[in-house]
Amino acid sequence: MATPSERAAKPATIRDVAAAAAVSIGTASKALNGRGRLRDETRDRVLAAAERLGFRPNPLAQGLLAGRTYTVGLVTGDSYGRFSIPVMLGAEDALGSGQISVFLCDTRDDPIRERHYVDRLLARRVEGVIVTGRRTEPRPSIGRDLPVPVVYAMTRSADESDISIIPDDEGGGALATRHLLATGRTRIGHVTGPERFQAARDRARGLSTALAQAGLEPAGELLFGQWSEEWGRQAADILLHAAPDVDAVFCGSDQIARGVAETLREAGRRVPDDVALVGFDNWEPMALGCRPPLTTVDMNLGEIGRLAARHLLDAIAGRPAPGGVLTVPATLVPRASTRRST
Amino acid sequence: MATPSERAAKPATIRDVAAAAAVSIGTASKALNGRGRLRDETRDRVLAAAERLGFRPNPLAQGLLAGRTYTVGLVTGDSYGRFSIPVMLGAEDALGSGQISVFLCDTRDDPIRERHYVDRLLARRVEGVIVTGRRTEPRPSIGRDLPVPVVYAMTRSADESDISIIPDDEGGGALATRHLLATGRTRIGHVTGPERFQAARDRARGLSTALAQAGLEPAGELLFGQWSEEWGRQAADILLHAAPDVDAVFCGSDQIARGVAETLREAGRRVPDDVALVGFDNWEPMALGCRPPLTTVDMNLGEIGRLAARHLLDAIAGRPAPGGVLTVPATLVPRASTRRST
DNA sequence: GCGATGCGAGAAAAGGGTTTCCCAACAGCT
DNA sequence: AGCTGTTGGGAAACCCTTTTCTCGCATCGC
Repeated sequence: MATPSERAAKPATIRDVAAAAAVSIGTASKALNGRGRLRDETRDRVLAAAERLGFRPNPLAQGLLAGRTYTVGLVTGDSYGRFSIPVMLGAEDALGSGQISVFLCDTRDDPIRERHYVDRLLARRVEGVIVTGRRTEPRPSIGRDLPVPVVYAMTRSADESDISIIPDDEGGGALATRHLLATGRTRIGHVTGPERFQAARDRARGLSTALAQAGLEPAGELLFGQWSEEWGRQAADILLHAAPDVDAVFCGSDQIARGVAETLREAGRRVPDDVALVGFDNWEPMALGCRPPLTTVDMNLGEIGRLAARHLLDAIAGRPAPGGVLTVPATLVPRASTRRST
Repeated sequence: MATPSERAAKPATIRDVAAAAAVSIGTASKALNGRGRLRDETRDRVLAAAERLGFRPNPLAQGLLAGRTYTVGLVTGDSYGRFSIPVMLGAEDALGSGQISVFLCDTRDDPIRERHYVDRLLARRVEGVIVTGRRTEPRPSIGRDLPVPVVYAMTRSADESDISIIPDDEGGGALATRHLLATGRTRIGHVTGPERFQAARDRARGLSTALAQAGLEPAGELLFGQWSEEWGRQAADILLHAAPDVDAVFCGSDQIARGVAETLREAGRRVPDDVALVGFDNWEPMALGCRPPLTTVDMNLGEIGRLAARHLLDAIAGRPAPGGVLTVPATLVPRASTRRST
């Protein structure tokens, strides 16, 4: 049974390397970092010793001296992770290639835990913080005079001087709508989540604007409700009564779209022949499992994370961007649910 | 708006505290850590100064001296995150309460990136590593003579001497089956994922064993196929022809179960009155969106993560567990799809 | 042959905190 | 008064690495 001390056969330090190469510590450091002037023979000797001992500089010591840690904190409240995970991975990707490591913190949407974690991150001297969430609704700032820069991704700080990066919901709504128009649909209904969500309002606005530009109006009322399949099923019923001639439905989420698809099928309307369907989120298991597979709007969550990371890196490097909300364009993912019937 | 230089107002060091309290650095340290003997008045004075200056010990400096970093690495290859995220959050939860911070690494299932990240983690002197995955299939060990302990969670090392923590698929299968038996079903079919997956085989074995104990056999063949809804739809057709008197179906995933539910409904079989249905995963958006809401088996992914974290903490503390595979019991989540008809 | 130059390498400090060791002062005892 | 014991606090070493400063020595030019 390996005790920690056996197992953790103390990593070699620069002292060990220096001793093995019969030089001073300072010289070893210079050889390893290519600083100063050294005889080639000396340098090679040190490098060989380092190689042999498997030497890796201790980043704690380096950071201590440089006053940097090359770490950032990633604070998420999204225990389910459906939206924030792609954002987190995008951020991790962008930061990781910059040799920055990421501390993960899950606040479970609890402000107390959040405060606690932010404190701990600051104690660890992270150089920046990214905050992600499950919704893009404005949330309280984690603090306006933190000693390090903060970027909000896939969530939005209520403080206008913070930097927030969110998907372009309005643009996504317009994108979906123009796609439906391009396939010849003109009587387009809308079923979406609760009106209290800005994302729902923005997507609806994208639809209305794009329709207005084509001289059209939505078919039936805009149906705000829940983000669930069940609401999709109910709303489709409502829509079929209010606007029986509807030939397309733009839905505020893929889950809603699945519910709508089910009711449409049971009402004898064929998708896409009679009614075309567009979802939102490009949540693949949902969108691909739908019958037929669902055309949907992809928010490019990974790109949101990457952009947030780049902004954070800039701010860390002393080039802070002005505060405000930045949006990342959405992308349309065409599938069978809007195929032209020919 | 704070400029970077204003913003990075050098955190207070113990020197500052000592100066403010008019004591030596050593005394300040003792006061802050409750070591040594100090007059109450002195201790209070130091604490007050620390409070006033917002002093937080620099963990780099502490770690440097103690030879510890209080960090672990979390390596995941599951870019989608559906399974590994709950595991990660469970692990983060257990580690976080132990004051250990977690470095997140996404390998995108690429062995090169994985190697790279493990190297970087070791360079950062993490005290342990947790590896998570999207599937519980055996995977290559990340290395058997790493200087720190490693625990695999929701994935399984091909090296038997590593510690792997995975869900109890067989027990989960048995649990689902006994639940169906308890509601009076006796002709139980099975639709699941590809046979090459050990998880699929184990779940099927759980079913077969539980049925055998009741003196029963599965209805029709065990239908191995894909993890998709589409396969669920196809397989339900097959099953209805092969065993028209089937009165329950246990499915290897919630997605499959949804496909099965759809075909059953279209074939005029009522769920749960004519045919009861059990899924696997307790993937809530899928299970709750199903009509009717799906009874399913929850693998307790968070618990897998927490258990992995506890094992890792034990190993770090010098109490390594023997290598091998540990399973976490699954839980049945009863919903309408198996409600007794009465 | 002598000063100037440059090369190569070591010594030392810095960075922030903990811990051990040591010392001064004071109280209590005979 | 002198000795012992206790208490409170300071000095310094240590962790590991980087960087600056210094210095010995050899070479070069004059």
